[in-house]
Amino acid sequence: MKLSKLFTKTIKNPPADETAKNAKLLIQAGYIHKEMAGVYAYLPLGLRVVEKIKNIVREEMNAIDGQELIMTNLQPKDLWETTSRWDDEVVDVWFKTKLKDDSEVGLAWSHEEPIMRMAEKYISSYKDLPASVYQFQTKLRNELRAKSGIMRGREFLMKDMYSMHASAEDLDEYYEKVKVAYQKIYQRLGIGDDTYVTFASGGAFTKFSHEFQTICEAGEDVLYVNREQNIAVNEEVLEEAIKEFGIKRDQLEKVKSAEVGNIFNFGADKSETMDISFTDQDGSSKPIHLASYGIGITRVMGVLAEKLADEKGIVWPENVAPYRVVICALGDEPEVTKQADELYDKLVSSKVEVLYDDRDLRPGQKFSDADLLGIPYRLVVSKKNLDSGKIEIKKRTETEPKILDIDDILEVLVA
RNA sequence: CGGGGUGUGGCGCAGUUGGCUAGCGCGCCGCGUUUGGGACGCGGAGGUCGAAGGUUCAAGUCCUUUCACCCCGACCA
Repeated sequence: MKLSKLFTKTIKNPPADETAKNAKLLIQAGYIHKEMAGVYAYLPLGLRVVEKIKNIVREEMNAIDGQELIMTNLQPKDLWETTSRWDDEVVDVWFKTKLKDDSEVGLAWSHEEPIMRMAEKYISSYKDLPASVYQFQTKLRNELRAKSGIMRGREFLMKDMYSMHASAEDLDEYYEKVKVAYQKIYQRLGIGDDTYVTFASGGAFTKFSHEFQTICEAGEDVLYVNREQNIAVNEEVLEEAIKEFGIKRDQLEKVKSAEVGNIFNFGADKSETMDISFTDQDGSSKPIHLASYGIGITRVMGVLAEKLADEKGIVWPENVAPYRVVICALGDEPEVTKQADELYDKLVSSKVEVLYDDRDLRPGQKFSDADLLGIPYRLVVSKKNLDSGKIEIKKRTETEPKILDIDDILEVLVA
């Protein structure tokens, strides 16, 4: 992609109507556009990041036999009445609207009830279990107050997976597999070392749920962690957890964190409430055991932007960066342009995702933008290095560039 | 939803106790000179000052209502 052709451009001043670092940076660099409070558009660069994150999640879900599907954003009232969750008193984040015939529909804030209705249709025998399905879907939640940029919006992209099992034991076994898969995901996203499985409140169905919390100053949660023992407890259940698990409080460090994933074991409750069952081996009718597993895709993107940024801008992990490398061509001498063009063509044909800053700008502006955008590698083509035939390469996370042959650069970038 | 703050070209801002054609920086368009960390000259375009109503000879500035955005709290499967 040539920067001169990119739909977006960077802006020199961050927007005044944002305080959250993630939103300031992402807007300034042209990754997202704020449509209204808590509602953001994902621009060409931003969409590439979203897709990178989705693909990592997708690979790990597929690896544990998750099957991708996509549910609907419009949801019928009667479905949610089966669990008494249509009522605004019970669920206060509903967006609701009406069809032309005046019947009410809800806009998806969760897909737990819809997945169970589908289970009713496709799960009738123990032979149909276990089953695990997931989707990437836009969730709409009428939050009283949106905040923290894309970390807590009214419209956001979420991966939600649901697993259904014939027994509690089978569910537990799968639940542990998902935990491991999640840890792999956060590792690949570059925040593995600061992400903890934590005990959190379990809501209506279970005493504790498990949250995946990433240490992050901008987060909304407070965590008590023991890094050596890899224990983390959400503040909201600290006292209970200490009692229940015999954790020593003075060995816990208090940190701020952001929830990047949440998994729930519903047990058989949902199935019983909705009166959905399957026929077991012995011919008896039994409820389906259900668990749900969520990852806020756009929230994770916000956490990455927020947590890994430095004073110059975003610093994307290599696995999620919209492009792997940016070429800065300095000056407009024909030889420089020629070498930069050739380098660009070579990288493109080697399947390296490359941004080419071919704009007629001064070096400082190109460097600043390369930093702001957070592209992992920067190549500089200028008359300075022209004669040697070598190219300058610098990582976003380092300050000193290296001068390498084109072949060596390709080796670094294609890897 | 309670409390606090802010709305002036695309972005960031200034605008005295109401007073004349509403300014500045960036960005944008044209021409030229520039090119290793956000250059410069010359010439341009772009704003019913969030909206509605009111006070006044006169409103960006005062009053009322309203909308939007941000922060704190509450809330958060």
